[in-house]
Amino acid sequence: MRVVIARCSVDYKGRLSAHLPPAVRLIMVKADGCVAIHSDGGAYKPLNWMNAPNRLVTDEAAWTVTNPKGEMLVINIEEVISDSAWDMGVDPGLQKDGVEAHLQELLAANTDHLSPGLRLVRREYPTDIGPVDLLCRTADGQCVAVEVKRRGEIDGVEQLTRYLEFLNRDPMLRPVSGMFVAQQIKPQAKVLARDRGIDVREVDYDLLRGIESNELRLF
Amino acid sequence: MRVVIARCSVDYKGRLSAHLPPAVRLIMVKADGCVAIHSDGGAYKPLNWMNAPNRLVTDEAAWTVTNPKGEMLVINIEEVISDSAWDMGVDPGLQKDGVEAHLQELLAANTDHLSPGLRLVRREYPTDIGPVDLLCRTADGQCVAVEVKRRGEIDGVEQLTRYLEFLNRDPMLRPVSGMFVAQQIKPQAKVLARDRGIDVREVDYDLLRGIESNELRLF
DNA sequence: GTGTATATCTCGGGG
DNA sequence: CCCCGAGGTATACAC
Repeated sequence: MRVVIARCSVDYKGRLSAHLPPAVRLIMVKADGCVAIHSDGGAYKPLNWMNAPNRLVTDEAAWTVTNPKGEMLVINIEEVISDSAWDMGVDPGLQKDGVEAHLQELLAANTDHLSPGLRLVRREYPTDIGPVDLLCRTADGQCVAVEVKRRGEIDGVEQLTRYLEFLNRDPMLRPVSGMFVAQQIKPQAKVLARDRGIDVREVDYDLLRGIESNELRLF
Repeated sequence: MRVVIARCSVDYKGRLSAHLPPAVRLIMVKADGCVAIHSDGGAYKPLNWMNAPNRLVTDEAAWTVTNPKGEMLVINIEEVISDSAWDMGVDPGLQKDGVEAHLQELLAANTDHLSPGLRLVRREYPTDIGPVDLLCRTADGQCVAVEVKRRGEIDGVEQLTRYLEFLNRDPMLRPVSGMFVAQQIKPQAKVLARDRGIDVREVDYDLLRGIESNELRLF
């Protein structure tokens, strides 16, 4: 990784046009070729950047970065204050716990927790418009499409509504009802879901994980 | 801005849990207090971070960053390879051209370009569920809700559909038809829009800007 | 503060 | 490659 501190101005032309007046900034060039220009504030997002894959030409006065999509980033270097590089090796990467996929896994293994007698037909059940998180059937054979979110917002209700629209065109499944499941569901999402006859359910991730580990302990 | 190159491991606990095994990384601390841990690859997004406002306690062996939401980031420093700081001053900030707001402005001033005789009633027309980009009327008084996007995708169609649902409850406006406008519209968004009787229109930002400047030149 | 929409979103997975 | 969905999305803006 190369890190340059320099007084510079920047122009980007691509998906939009953007201009940065001259100031002292940090320019980061990573091993994969991506370039980012950071100011001393404003969270982690750089002011300007160009992702890999790209081509970087570093002239004395200007760096030009172009990518295959025809976007261009020009960094006009007025004064270099510092210029260093380090070999960092390959990063082992981030390990995450608690994302939607884990919640979906837990719920798939414990559909009973959503509604007594509910059993799983398939995870990621495909429709023409995208995969439904969980397709289930009640004890008496009624189909239920379950959309799982970490946080339930209005978009998730729209998504489930689209799936239901398509699932209900299938005579083998029809009628399909919907269930919207999340750790927390915003009031407006609840209103919209209920307005559309979609069942709403808030679940506790830690509690579910507890159930899971208890069941494992029984073996 | 302080930049530290160090071998470190990182743990985050907050909205989810995440762990980073030891490796050499760049740790950036900005003037606003935000902390970001970068690997040597993977675009501009850091592996881990903590935005301002937060509290950073730097011990010899570990940095602990906590924020008011109860999230915590712990950086275990195994070896410091470099540690520098620069005063960059306040950044003049990025100037953008070509974002959705500009496209909306141009279209608001040139509704005729969308459909001959179409005239603007109001930009950002409020509904109970959010503001409609442009509310217009045709020459014969028919209401048209226009949703403007830079890139037209399925979410935008859903958004416009929600607006239309609410607008059509208003006897003063009913019946309201929809128009989905973008520089580029994805095939699936077109299909969904047409399926719902929404008019679809692709426009050229540069061309519109040209029309605008020509009109200005006439004065 | 919540709610809603935008973003050069980024990033990863599947066809 | 594109399409689609998730994100510790972040960020701005209106109510």
